[in-house]
Amino acid sequence: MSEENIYTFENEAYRKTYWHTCSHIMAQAVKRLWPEVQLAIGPSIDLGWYYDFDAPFSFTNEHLEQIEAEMKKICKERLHLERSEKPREEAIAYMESRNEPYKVELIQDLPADAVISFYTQGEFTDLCAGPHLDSTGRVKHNGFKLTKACGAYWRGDSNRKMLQRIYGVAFPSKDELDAYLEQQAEALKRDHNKLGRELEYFTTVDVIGQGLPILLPKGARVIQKLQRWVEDTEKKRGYLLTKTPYMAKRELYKISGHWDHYRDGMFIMGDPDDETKECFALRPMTCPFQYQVFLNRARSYRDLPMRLGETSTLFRNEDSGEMHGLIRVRQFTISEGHLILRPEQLEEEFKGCLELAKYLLGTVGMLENCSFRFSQWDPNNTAKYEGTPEQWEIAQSTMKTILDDLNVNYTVGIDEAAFYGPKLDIQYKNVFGKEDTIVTIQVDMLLAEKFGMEYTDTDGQKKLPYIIHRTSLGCYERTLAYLIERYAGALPLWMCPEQVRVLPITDRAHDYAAKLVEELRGLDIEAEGDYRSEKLGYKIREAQMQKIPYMLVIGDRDMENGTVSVRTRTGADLGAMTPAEFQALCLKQIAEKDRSF
RNA sequence: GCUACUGUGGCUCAGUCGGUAGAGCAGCUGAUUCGUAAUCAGCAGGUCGCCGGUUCAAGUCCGGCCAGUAGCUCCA
Repeated sequence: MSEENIYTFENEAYRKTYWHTCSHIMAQAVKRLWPEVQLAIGPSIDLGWYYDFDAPFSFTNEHLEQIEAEMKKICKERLHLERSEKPREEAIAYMESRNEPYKVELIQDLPADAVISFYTQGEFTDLCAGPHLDSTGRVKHNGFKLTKACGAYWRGDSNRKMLQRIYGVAFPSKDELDAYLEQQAEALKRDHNKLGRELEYFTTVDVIGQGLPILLPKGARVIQKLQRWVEDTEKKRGYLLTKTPYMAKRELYKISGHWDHYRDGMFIMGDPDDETKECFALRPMTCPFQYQVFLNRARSYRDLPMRLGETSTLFRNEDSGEMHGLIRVRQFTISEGHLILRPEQLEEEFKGCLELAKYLLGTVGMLENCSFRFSQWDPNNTAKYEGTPEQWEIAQSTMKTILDDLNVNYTVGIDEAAFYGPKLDIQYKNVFGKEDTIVTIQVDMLLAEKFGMEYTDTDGQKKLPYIIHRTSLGCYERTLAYLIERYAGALPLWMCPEQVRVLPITDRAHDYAAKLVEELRGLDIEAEGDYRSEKLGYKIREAQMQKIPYMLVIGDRDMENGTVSVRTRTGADLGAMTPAEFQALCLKQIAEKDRSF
C-alpha cells in the first residue's frame, strides 16, 4: 500500500482504527451523560463498532440520540488521544479507583508481565491496546450513527451478567453514511420473514407454536421442486435414497452419544429418567437411523463407498429466543446424507460432496455469497466432544489436507465442530448480516465404532469405515428463506410456483386464454389464468406484485393473429409471439435453470 | 434461555386525560368488457394475542402467559 492512501477507508486497518476510536468517543459520551455507567469492552467489528455498558437503566432510542449529540461535541472538541502505560498492579488500582470492575477483571486476566496501555482523550481514559486516531477531530461529526441497543452477556458467557451493547457505524462523510443507511433500508425490504409472509410462502400460527412454520402452497411447491431436483441430482451421483423413522427409542441416542451431548435439544416422549418404561425421542439428526441401512447385512469393501441420501425431517427443541422466520425453526427438512467409506476414499468422496454442494448452490445463485468455515473442536473444552485428542488431531489434520488440496478458501472456527468430528460449514448471511450454516460436510472417524459398523476389507480383515455426514442443499426452509432474500421474492423461473399468468383483456378472450393455460400445463409449465372482470392494468399490477415471471396479455388482436403478448415481471414488453414460440422460450429457460428469470 | 421492543378485522395503520372501536387495501355482491402497475357502487368483517388484577368504567393502567422482532448465548 502506498504512503498516501494509508489513511483512507479502503484500508481495513485504518477503517478499524477509525471505528475503534468511535467506540471510545461513544464511551466518553456515555460517561459524560451518566457517570455511574460502567464500561466493559468496545471493539471495532466488521462494520462499525460496539461498546458494552453496565447501566442501571435501559438505553432507549432517546438515549442514543443524546449520546450521538454528545459524541458530535467530542468530535468538534478535537481531543488529542494520548497513549500511556502502567504496570499491572497500578493499572488495577487505577481502574478500581474509578469504579470500573469490568476493566479490573480484564486487566487481572492479562499475564503478570503484560504491558498495560491506556488511551486518554480529554477527561476520558480507557484501557486499550490501540491503535487509535490521533484526535477525536478526525471523526466526522455527521458521519456516524448509533444503530441499535441490545443485550449482550459479559464476556459472551450466558452464565454471567447481561450488559447493554450499543452498536454504531461511521463513514468518512455524511453522504457515505446516508448511502449506507439507504442500502440497509433497501436490504430489509428483502427480509424473507416479511416478504415470505406477504407473498404467501409461509405463515405461523400462535396455537401451533414457535419455530413451526406453515408452508403455504407456494412455499411448499418451491421446496418440492428443490427436493425433487436434489434427489434426482444425487441419484445421478450414485446416492441411494432412504426413508427412515422420525423417532426412536432413547437407546438409539445413547449409542450415538446424542443422549449425552444433545438431550436438551430433543423432543422427548415419555419420562427420560424412568428406565422401566419405554421412552422415545423425535430425531434431531438422521445419522443413527441411516447407519442401520449399512448395518442391514454384512458389508465388504465392495459396498464402499456407500452414499446414502434422504430428504429428512428433523426436530430440535431450540431455546425460545432462537427462532427466526424460516431460518431457525424447530422442525425442518434437510438434504441429509451419509457416506460410508474406506479411509483411502475419504478425500475423493469429500471432494464429491463439496462439488455437489457447490453445483447446487451455484445453480440456485447462492454460491457467490457463501463463505467457508473449517469448524474445529476446542482442545480446552473437551467435555463437549467425543473421542481422544489423538483422534481429533488425525481427523482435523486429514481434513485440513483435503481442504488445502481442494484450494478451499476457508476461515477456522474454533469450538464449532460437531461433537463427533470437524466440519466444513458453508455459511450464508441474511439481510441483517447474520450468518448461518447453509451446507455442512463433516468428517467422522468415531461413530462407526459405536454402532459396530465394519466391513471386510480385501485382506479379509474387519475394518471400521470413515463416515462423511453432509448436506447438499442444506435445510430447505432455510434455503427458501435465503432464496427469497437473494431474489427479493422474484425467484428464478424454474423454481417459481406460478410461472406464467394468462391475462385475458375481455371476456371474449377467456376461451382462448383457458386453452393457452391448458397447453402450458401440458408442457409442465405452471400457468394460471386471471378471468376476473378487471381492467388489464389491475391484473398486471397484481401479477407484478406476486412476482409472476411471465404475463401473457390476450386481447382481440392476439386472437385474430394467433399470438400472445408477453410481458415480464421486470416490466419488459417482449411483444407478440406465437404460443409455440413462447413455450419454447419458457421451456428453454426452465431447462437451463436460467437465473436471469 | 437472557436484554429490549412489539401484538387493534387477511394486510398496513388510526384510536387524544381510561368512558365500552375507525380508515385504506384485500374479501363478497352488482355494474363495467376497458390493451401493459389500482373502474365504480354497495355489503360484510374485530369478545382490541390470551388469562387475571386495579377501577363505577380498560384497546388504553398493572401482573402472568402466548406469539412476533433485533441482538446476546446456542445452533443446520
